[in-house]
Amino acid sequence: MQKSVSPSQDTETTTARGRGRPRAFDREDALAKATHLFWRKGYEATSISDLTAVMGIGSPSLYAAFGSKEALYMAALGHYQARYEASVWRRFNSAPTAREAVEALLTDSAAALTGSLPDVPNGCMVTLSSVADHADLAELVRAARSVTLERLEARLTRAVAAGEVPASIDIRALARFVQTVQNGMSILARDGAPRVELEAVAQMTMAGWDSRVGADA
Amino acid sequence: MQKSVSPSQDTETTTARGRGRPRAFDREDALAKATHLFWRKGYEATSISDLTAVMGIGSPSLYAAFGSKEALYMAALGHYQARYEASVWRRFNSAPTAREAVEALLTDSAAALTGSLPDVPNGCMVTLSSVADHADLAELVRAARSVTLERLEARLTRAVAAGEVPASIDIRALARFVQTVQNGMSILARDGAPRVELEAVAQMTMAGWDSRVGADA
DNA sequence: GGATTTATATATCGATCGATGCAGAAATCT
DNA sequence: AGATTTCTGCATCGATCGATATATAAATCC
Repeated sequence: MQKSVSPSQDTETTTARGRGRPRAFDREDALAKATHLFWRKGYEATSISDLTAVMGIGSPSLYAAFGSKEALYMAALGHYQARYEASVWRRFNSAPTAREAVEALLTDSAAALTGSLPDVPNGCMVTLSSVADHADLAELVRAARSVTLERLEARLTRAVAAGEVPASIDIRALARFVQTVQNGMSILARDGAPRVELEAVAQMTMAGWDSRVGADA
Repeated sequence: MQKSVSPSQDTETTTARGRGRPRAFDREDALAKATHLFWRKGYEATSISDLTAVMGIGSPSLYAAFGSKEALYMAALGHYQARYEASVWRRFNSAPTAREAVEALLTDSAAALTGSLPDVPNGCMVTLSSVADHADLAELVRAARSVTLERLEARLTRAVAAGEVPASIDIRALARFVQTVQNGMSILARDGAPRVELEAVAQMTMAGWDSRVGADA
């Protein structure tokens, strides 16, 4: 099912020493610019002309380097996950308790979603992407979205094993709840809600943590 | 700034007795079908061909009846709000306490977003719409989204006045929190989360209500 | 019934969509 | 050096985009 095994096609991670004329642009840099454009405008609304304009290359170069618009979007998603999404999970992964992990996830999400870095669009590229009528992209994006739920469930399961959270708690529902809050923050961020308001949402979420985790519901 | 004052143009609410050849299709029915398509596919991804196909009319009829693709989308948004969105606020508006109002809103949203009615797409058309590069549509949609926040703030303000909620509570933040949960549920619904899971999210949200409203944060 | 008005059906408009063909330029190989 | 390989710039492909011109059909007005 792989696309190709030929050299210097498809993804080409390293700078692969080739034989012919060297590429005149930096692939990672061009991919970063394409990622930002897809992030801001979405898949459908972003045209090849838009992409070549911001990437500073011609369309034949784009197709030679990335294959197609869909393949470029997939590469952009990968770039996004590696470059931006990972930072949101750092403190989550190292937090000693599930409670602190969730609080870190939501707080760091609030910062990341509201453009704490310059030139970064608001909201999550994965959460807000709409690729409904491109089956393969839709599946990829949905898979990316499900990772959040899986990580939350895994962390909460650990917390139950550690005695932090009682076994009577519905892990799945609690993970869904946190995922829902994070998803909702993306929409607020896209609409221009400031960082402090998203952080307040994170605090509101955590303010109810004990009664949720303590109760039987 | 109004488009036109001529008879039988633009929106034409009632069935206005005209002079010439009568319209061969039902305007409301065609609008309902267009609404469902926009709802499922989004603005950009829906073409005039797609629309005329499901509406069962030719493109000249579409333009004569609705003006343009943008105008049709605006009409579809209006149809959506009148036909679907209103039902989600019914119990909210009649609930005796803010707590019951919010619980009703989230519970009824869970049902509405997961297609409790047949032929209805999952998720909220307003929340999930992406019309980034059509300034006028973007403004309209954002305004529609802000209504939720306003209603929540108004209801919570009333609750403070009634003594249900202490005045020390940050009304704005609490309203943002509820809005965030509702927004997030739309994304879960679009990805196929079943109704019971959204209802569990609503329960999780309400499970923390007392400690949120009781605390000072 | 004739004039007027409005809607429909067919065909198509210019613009843009995603994607390539081709010739020349710039590198490595022998 | 010449042969080979790869990338770039220009032009353009067929398809589809949103939107209309034109001619005919179906209603009311007089």
